Amino acid sequence: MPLDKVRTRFAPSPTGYLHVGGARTALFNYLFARRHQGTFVLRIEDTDKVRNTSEANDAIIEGMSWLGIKWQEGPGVDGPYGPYFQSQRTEIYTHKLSLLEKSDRVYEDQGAIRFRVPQSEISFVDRICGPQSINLSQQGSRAWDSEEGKEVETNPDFIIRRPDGSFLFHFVNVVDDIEMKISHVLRGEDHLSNTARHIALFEALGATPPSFAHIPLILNNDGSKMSKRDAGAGLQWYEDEGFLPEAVSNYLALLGWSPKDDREILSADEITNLFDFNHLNRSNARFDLEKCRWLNGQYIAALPTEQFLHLAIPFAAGAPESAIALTQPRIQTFTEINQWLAPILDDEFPMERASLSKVLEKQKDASTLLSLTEHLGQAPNWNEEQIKLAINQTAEKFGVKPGKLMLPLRVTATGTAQGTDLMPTLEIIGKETTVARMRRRIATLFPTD
RNA sequence: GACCCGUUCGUCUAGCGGUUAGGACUCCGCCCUUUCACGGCGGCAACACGGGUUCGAGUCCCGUACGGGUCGCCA
Repeated sequence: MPLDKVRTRFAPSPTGYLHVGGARTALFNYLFARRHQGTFVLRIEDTDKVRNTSEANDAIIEGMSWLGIKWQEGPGVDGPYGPYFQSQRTEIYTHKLSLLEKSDRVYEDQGAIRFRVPQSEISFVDRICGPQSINLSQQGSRAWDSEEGKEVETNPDFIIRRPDGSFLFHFVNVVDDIEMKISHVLRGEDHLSNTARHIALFEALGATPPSFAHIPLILNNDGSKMSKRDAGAGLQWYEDEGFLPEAVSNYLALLGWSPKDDREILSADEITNLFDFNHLNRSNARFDLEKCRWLNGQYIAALPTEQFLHLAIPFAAGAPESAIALTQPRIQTFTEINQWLAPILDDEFPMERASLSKVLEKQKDASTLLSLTEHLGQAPNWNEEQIKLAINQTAEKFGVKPGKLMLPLRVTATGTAQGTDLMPTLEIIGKETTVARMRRRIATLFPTD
């Protein structure tokens, strides 16, 4: 049953790149709005002139676009409540501030303007964390000085405007949520402690607060807080590494949300249809890059060949399409293509130690392999059928099973025991090159023969 | 330090008073494959701890421990 006029928003500040936690928050807001035929708004909270960068702004917009998160209102998409950059909304904030001045909810302190917090208990029910109750005038009157390692007295009335006239997060965030008619606020749990302040502002401004839902955070694999340095913390990394946005989006959704059954590979539409608060978790999740890669591999394998090639070619400089196609069932990310391609394309690909010893376990001397090379060299046509024939003839001659020859053939022709499907691989390498490579590697393997 | 949130296999999770505690990633074994990969089958592996409540507790309550968050003229 659709809720009435659901409006959600993602409100990042352009101070760094878009990290996975933010991307997930955006995704959840987007999914929730779609689930209820609502509107998803992107609002850029660029009130901190010192820290904002246009690169960070671009990273947010590009990152969300790449992930497939579409906003119905926001940068580049006009709506009834714009502009959607807070730096362009000063008049609105000034007007709202005058309202608070009239009702004596604010006062000046050393050029800054402080909001008078209520003396009473502020209660609200978080859709994920449950009932909350806090008295700002008491709780906010003490702060922790981490350098001194002790508590210090502080003014619970928080500042909403700097002496230079610029406004601060709590105030602009609430004003915009009111003005943009936001109905549900889904954000990181790091904001749970801010919510009482926000509710106080909503009420001071005569507005009904929206529903709040604070989602648990994403941690590193070792449980530490995910920071900018960590690989995979920024969304751009996934695009660079050759992840598919659908897979990343799917993985992100699974962090803190679940369909409550055993499904894991779900389309955006499937997730949308199931997305609701009671499917959201309460505990922090650690980011598991291995599983994200696995999921990406699943998505890559499911791609139609045409589309796979289209996406893969930029990652495989100059390689023939036939060779690229062989990698599809093997890669988890597109950047892995080259390590599968190298044994096919590189005549000098060095034999791996492990592969080498596997051959020597099966072959006492060079005779069988030389004979195989001979048979291959005599093949009238270079195709799968003829290659198999050459293998079978050699096997018969030496009284061994054809299967026994596969690994030595693979290693001498490509240099590695783990590679792409052998017959098509040999076809791509070509007869002359295959034979030449085998001769050279056999000589290396059995130097005395 | 105060306040808040959390705690099921190593990781992501299902579970919502009675289950042989299920699935997935990783790892290992087997099968399939005349090779490799995919895939299939199987295995290892969890209810943080202590008290209650109850005929019965992973599930409810309290405490402890641990993890996370907040305490800015950042957002």
